[in-house]
Amino acid sequence: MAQHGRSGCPINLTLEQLGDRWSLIVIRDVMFGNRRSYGALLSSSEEGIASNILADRLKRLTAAGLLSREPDPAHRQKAIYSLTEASIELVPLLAQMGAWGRRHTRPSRELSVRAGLLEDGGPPLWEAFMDELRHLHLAAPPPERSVFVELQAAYETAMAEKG
Amino acid sequence: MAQHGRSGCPINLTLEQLGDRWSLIVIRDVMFGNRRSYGALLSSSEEGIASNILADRLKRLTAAGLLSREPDPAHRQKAIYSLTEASIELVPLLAQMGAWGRRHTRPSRELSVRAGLLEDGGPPLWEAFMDELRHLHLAAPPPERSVFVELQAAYETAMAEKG
DNA sequence: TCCCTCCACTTGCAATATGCAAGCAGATGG
DNA sequence: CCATCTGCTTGCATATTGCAAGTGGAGGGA
Repeated sequence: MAQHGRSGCPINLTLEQLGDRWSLIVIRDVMFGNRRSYGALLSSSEEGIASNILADRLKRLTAAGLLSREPDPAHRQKAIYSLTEASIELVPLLAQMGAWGRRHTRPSRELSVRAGLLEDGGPPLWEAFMDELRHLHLAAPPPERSVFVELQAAYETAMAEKG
Repeated sequence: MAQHGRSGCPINLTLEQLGDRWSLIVIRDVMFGNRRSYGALLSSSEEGIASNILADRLKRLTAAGLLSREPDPAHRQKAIYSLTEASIELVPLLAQMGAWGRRHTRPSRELSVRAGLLEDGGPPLWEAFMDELRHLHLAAPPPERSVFVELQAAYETAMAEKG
């Protein structure tokens, strides 16, 4: 039964965890940008997240089990954030968000290249990407195919074409 | 190019339109509950949306092209809200949200039955459902199969079993 | 050891969004 | 003609967001 929220509907419960303007942006940057620390997330933020909002979201997402946090051995005051299985399984959701946004908003061409690849690749590509994320974030064995590199290369090509 | 928002990323642009706690709840109720008027949305709201928030979201979603609004011929002061092609194409996104919520939150059993059917049916079922929504909301020809009735029947069976 | 810089994160405060309760005006129906 | 209903607004308290500045501990060079 639903414990504390507004209702026990799974769509509602997902919205209660992720339905704000920043949570999924943070997860997107960890996932697709491989930004793993507070500083990396703050300074390279395309959308310009405020520092207090970022700190708050890192706490909330960690508490909710969507990120894990461990100290950086090289830098005592730094922490490394990783995706968890729960957030890795957001890949299909983010892919659908990208696909919808590509069709029904006016995205910039460079930034929609990755979304296009993810959409065209469909569930098999998503699975391969999720396996790779399990390797990068959960110490699973490395996958044969690096979707991450493919996505990044496509993005950089598009950026170069743009000039 | 991105016009006014935070960035041209399609995921971000989707979040700017739908990334709040209520917009997708309203769309969900119109879509799966076939609630087409202000009153129906307000009174049967599982989550108890406040009347001012509902009024605001109906305006914003209509302005954004995710709902259309036309006067009810039978009831002069009443309006009928319909999905648009853009919001009908949110079906895969909502299906993924339901699927994720089913796995990673604690939904009530009755309310997750529909999400389970949608997940199991996959893209072919989503397409059939979207065709049906086009019939119900956009005056497209009726489909052969009524996914709507199947989902509703499953939900009601689950409710009856619950007692 | 001293000091300077860097960096993860806080704090203060104004602006905006949310939630609740009550209100209102036009329509409906007897 | 009047009571009621209904779609929607208003007022106001509280929560969330956004911006700018600050803090405090580590790192690192002299």
